[in-house]
Amino acid sequence: MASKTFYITTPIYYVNDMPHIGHIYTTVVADTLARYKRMRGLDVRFLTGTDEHGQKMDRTARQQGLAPKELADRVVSRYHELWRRLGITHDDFIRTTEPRHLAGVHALIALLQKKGDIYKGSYSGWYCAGCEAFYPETQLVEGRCPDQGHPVEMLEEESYFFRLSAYQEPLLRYYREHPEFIRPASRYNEVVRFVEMGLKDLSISRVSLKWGIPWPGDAEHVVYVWLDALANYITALGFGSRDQSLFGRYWPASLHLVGKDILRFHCVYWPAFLMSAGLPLPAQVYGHGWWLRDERKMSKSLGNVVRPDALLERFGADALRYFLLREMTFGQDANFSDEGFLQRYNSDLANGLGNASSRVLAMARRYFDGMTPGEACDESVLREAAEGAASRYLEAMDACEFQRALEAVWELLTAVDGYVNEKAPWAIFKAEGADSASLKRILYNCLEALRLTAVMVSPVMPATASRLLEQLGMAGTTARTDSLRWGALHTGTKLGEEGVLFPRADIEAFFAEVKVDESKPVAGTTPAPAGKAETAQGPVGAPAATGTEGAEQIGIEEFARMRLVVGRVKLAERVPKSKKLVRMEVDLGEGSLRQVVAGIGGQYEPEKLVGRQIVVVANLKPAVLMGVESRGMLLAASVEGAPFLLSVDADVPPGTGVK
RNA sequence: CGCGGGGUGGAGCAGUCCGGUAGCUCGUUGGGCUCAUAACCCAAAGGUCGCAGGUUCAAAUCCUGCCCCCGCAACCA
Repeated sequence: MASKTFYITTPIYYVNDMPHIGHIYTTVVADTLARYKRMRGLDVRFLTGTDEHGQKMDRTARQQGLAPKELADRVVSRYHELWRRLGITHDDFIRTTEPRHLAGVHALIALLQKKGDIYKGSYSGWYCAGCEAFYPETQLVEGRCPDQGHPVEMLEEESYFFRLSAYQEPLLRYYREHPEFIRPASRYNEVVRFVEMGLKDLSISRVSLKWGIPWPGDAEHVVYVWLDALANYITALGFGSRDQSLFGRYWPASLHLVGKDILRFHCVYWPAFLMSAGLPLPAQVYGHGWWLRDERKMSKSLGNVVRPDALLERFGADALRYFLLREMTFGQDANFSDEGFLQRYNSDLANGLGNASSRVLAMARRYFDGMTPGEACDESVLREAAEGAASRYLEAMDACEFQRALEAVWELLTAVDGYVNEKAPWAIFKAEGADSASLKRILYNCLEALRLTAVMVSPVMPATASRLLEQLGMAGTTARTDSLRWGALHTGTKLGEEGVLFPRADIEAFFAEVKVDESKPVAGTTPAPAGKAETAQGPVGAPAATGTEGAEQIGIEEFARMRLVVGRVKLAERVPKSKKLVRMEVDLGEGSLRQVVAGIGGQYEPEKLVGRQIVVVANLKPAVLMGVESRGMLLAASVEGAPFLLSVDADVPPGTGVK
């Protein structure tokens, strides 16, 4: 009964946006580990969920004319649907808007208060609503937040603080004593360095927003989103409720799986909260890498976010799960491309696993009348190969090296293919008929190797594994680690129905089809139907679906406040040492020239700009870029970050208004 | 001295922590097989492991310096 437990979590995802490949990746990895640990016989608890509070959520909802909870409900249903399609086996799904979560957060805060780690102070600083974070003056980038370039506002507000500074030494000591706490090792160093640079007390409440968990006993305040969010890992276990059984059984967590961008919250803030509360710390936080698109970070503003609906629809959950785990070295960044997916699909799944099982099963069906051979076979090179593969597989899986684990499995498949070619069972059948003892042995070995393959592959490709087991005449078998022992194939039983596991993909047809699909809008509830996987290859890229429908509407008066005028570039030169800044002097018909700085040096040579007519926002607040003052902004269309200047159809006098 | 990631056959990547024949997938060439999903098997060609020093019997791997690329920030008003 008291078997070892394994509690694994994904981050809770912010429901401001639809799920994308990053969410899918983390969740698929967690699911694979959960399935694997179950296969090893552990008592597994697997948690995922959603983060639904915060200003960004509030704003997005309002823009769409919804209550925040309504928006959350919609997005959450998409998550449920997606996780169902992907075969995610989470035991619980927590939402931060649930009563149980609120109760748990309050209970946690009570412990922090009891410890004396919370005090009331006031916080003033530049607040970025987009990031939901304050930034010190020095970090601001010309009035915008350094993270995403969102606008910031100066806020001074009363706030509850957590004495994070008191935990600097305890945290460092903990890291030293538990080097396995942060993985991979390179991230360990990163976190340690960050903490060594000094920790300041953390503001953990806000009065500036309403959409959140109310501060216990002080209705003016709302709990800071990160404290709110991180607590989910224990509130989902019933922490703070009457029933502590789950909490007692599964806490501390075995593994918090997170993306590298939120490592700090999980390795610094969260353990500090737990220490303060007197609760045990999770065993490990693993910060995995990011999926890049065309070697660049994915972001909504670049319009290159991958939402692999097309791949999922056409090739199924298992193929996608396999690709995600096989393609990325766990912990590192990797590039996502449809071409890469299709290549792996064809070579590993169709030609590899699919074809190998197909050829073996076809022979067994034909030679033995749809039955497995009547007797097991203990001795063969395949047995050695299978046992070697199994032990390497287990070792790699235990170390979260999925890539290596799958490689071991595929080595076994290659061995099967080689074995079949070498033994040429078809020749034996012709010469000796179906009664040949060696023919039976050979096919037994192949089928048994396939059975082991199915077991090993099952945490990653559960549906495929059970189909394969069924074809092998072992329908309904539960994959367990001990079924990795050679010789468990049922002898003399009926093989299952014949069926193609992975039909070969026609790559050209896929791209032709996907291109057609792209013209259709993506069904969704977000305002901007961010384009799905971009495969169009036009010279300037496909015009991204910018989704104007959802944007907030403004009145003409508001537009009229902008003074847009035509100007002529009189002088243009690069700002020294800058990468793409160009300093221009522009004639706006004002008598004197206007100095304008713009980040267009990547696309435009300054010399070619001189004499051009451009459109400028003339009444924009001046800003200093790289030490050079800019007194206006020129207008340009932006395609994946690359600017294309606006100009007028015919020469007009400088200073001509634009409306 | 901003933070981080990376530079390994034509392409994409592993290997680097714990030095010891440089491996995988795709592609190319030649051969084999016909059980299988135009698949599979064998063989070959193709690599100064970014550069330069150092440690060592031995360096892709450890140390030092440098160069280049990418993300974020510095600079996209």
